Amino acid sequence: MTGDVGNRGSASVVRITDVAALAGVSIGTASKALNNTGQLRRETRERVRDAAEKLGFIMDARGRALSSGRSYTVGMLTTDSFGRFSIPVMLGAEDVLNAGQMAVLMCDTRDDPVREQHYLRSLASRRVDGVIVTGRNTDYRTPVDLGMPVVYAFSPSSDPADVSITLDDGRGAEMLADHLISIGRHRIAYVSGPSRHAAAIKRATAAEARFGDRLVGQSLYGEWSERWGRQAVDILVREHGDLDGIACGSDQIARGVCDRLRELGKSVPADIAVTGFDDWDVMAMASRPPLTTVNLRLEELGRLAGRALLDLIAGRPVAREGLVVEPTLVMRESTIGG
Amino acid sequence: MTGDVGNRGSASVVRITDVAALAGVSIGTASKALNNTGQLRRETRERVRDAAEKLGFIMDARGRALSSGRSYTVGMLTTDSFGRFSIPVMLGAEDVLNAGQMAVLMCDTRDDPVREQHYLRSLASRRVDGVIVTGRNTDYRTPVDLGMPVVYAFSPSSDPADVSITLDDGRGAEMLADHLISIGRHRIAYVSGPSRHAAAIKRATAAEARFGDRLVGQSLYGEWSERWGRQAVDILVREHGDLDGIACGSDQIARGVCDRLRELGKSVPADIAVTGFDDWDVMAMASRPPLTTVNLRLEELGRLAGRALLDLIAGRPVAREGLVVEPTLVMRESTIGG
DNA sequence: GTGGAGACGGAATACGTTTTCTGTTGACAG
DNA sequence: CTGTCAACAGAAAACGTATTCCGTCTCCAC
Repeated sequence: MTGDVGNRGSASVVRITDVAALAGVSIGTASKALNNTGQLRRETRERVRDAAEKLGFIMDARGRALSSGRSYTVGMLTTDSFGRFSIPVMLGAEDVLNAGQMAVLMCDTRDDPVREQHYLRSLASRRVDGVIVTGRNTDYRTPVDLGMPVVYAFSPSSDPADVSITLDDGRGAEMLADHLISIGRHRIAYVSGPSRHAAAIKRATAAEARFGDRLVGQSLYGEWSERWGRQAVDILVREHGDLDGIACGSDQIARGVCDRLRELGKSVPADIAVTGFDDWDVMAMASRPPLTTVNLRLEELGRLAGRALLDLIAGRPVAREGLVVEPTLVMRESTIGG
Repeated sequence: MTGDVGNRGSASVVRITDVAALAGVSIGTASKALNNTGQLRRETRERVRDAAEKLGFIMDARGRALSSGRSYTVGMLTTDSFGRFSIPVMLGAEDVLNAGQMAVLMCDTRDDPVREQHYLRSLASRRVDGVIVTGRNTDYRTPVDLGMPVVYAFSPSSDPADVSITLDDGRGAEMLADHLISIGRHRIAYVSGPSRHAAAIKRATAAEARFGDRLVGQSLYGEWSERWGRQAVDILVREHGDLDGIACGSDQIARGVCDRLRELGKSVPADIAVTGFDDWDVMAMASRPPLTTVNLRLEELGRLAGRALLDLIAGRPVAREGLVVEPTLVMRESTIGG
């Protein structure tokens, strides 16, 4: 080793040795002063801090990690290529992790087991303090196996012993159903996403239960698309001419529903009230009329996950259940429009 | 230090010492064997590798970073909260960085200078090997000041001495203009985004130049929204009844344009051909009809940025100019539909 | 003046690698 | 049989910090 390989650039980097020298103390004392540990006179602490400030000292996280056994780094593992759902989750998590001085390593597996394995190895090698796992949907996923704290966000682990933060699809559907009922609708249809998604089924069944005999026909399962929303409307108006409400499994579907209804000369919400799900701005706000929907509060979910992970890392006890985020109802013109 | 603080979990972590012992060599030799460096007999190398394999050895990146002066980590700094444009860029960059054994620290500044400063400090502290900076739009941004390699992607640095990978808005607009002309349109309007965005102006002026006297009236500046697309159509049909083409500054605008044209009974593309910009699937594919548009190849841009950064880190020479990604024309039914 | 208790700061060690430098071995030519 | 050289492997220093003892110093009560 040439001795300055680690110091890129011309100016030599400031080390704690330099700070200690300037402050006239040993490096041990300097370390304590900078980390607020040990027993030091107030005056000494300040002297060291001033020295660090003056020299522009930035602690080398590598040395610290090696010595303290903490890397102050966590991994964020997603199967979702940073998709629509995982991004808010990650932002929320990043928020609180950052406040906890944690850096976040991004690991996008793209649903490829090989890539996932690769990333897990990389995280293990870097001795991260913990990992947040998130994904594309709310189906259970197989747990990752690492000897360190892991929190699952959005996509829960199939092992109940793991810490998983989930959202309450059913509760969201109930809110929307109650809302439709409260505005006096009593001939309501439900247009769902694909039946292979757990979320689609949870939402549909929760809504059905709430609608009771106000439900018209059976829930229609299709796909998460505007096209399917339009198709569903054609089916519904043919079979149930007296509809006055359509609850949809997603905002995308709802937007398609609104478009088709308008084309058929039906007024939303005067003739038929429509609800979405997800509060995806691109759909919910751009729809004509804008959609009454349910906001999943994914950022809050991410924040909860981040806090849980910090607790786990600090060795504080963390609840294994009840970690559920309650969605909120967002009312817009598709149900209460004038 | 208690001696096992660094070893979370019950089972003690395998160190290179253990590998060396099992292979019957010194740790120096083991290191060389595992890193393919130094002069070792083939047989020795394999013996060490087998030992590592058998013990499930995962190299501690902290020690390696400290010793080698390379952290094998880069920062990805975005002002964009992982928005529509920065995500593909980041995915592309992550792709090639990962292939280069680099881990990626995500830093979302949310356009807040304080947060940016915080992140830069964190990255400096972690002694990352380099940084990729990206952002919300293609306007120039003030360079970050670190003593390490930096590559700007999508949002170029205002300092021409920096390495910036950009895209060619003008070229994309020309492609679309040429396409409209090639299918025989000669009364064409241009509906742009807000004039405060550099990209909006570049696209509009490039298209105007190409259209020549085929351009109808002046380019209309508004906002990046479907609503504006619909409004623009109302203006255009009132003032120029004989239009046969509308080029739009974004897919969102184009989708609004298509919607409104359909409502007015105009056929797309039979009566009026429409083009978008960006190839944002949610808009371009969901539009009726699907949009002919320009794909910016943001992932490719990200890959270029990643490669440039790897070159910079390795000390290889990197071009300061000409780092421009050429977009591609995507033809769909809004111009060539049957 | 003596003993003891805190308060404080320093020396030393540990963390897990990489890399340089040096030494050993064996082969081979003269 | 000697000298030279290449191939190989090991010892040791270095990277920058945290933390654990200890030793010293000050202060105070008796």
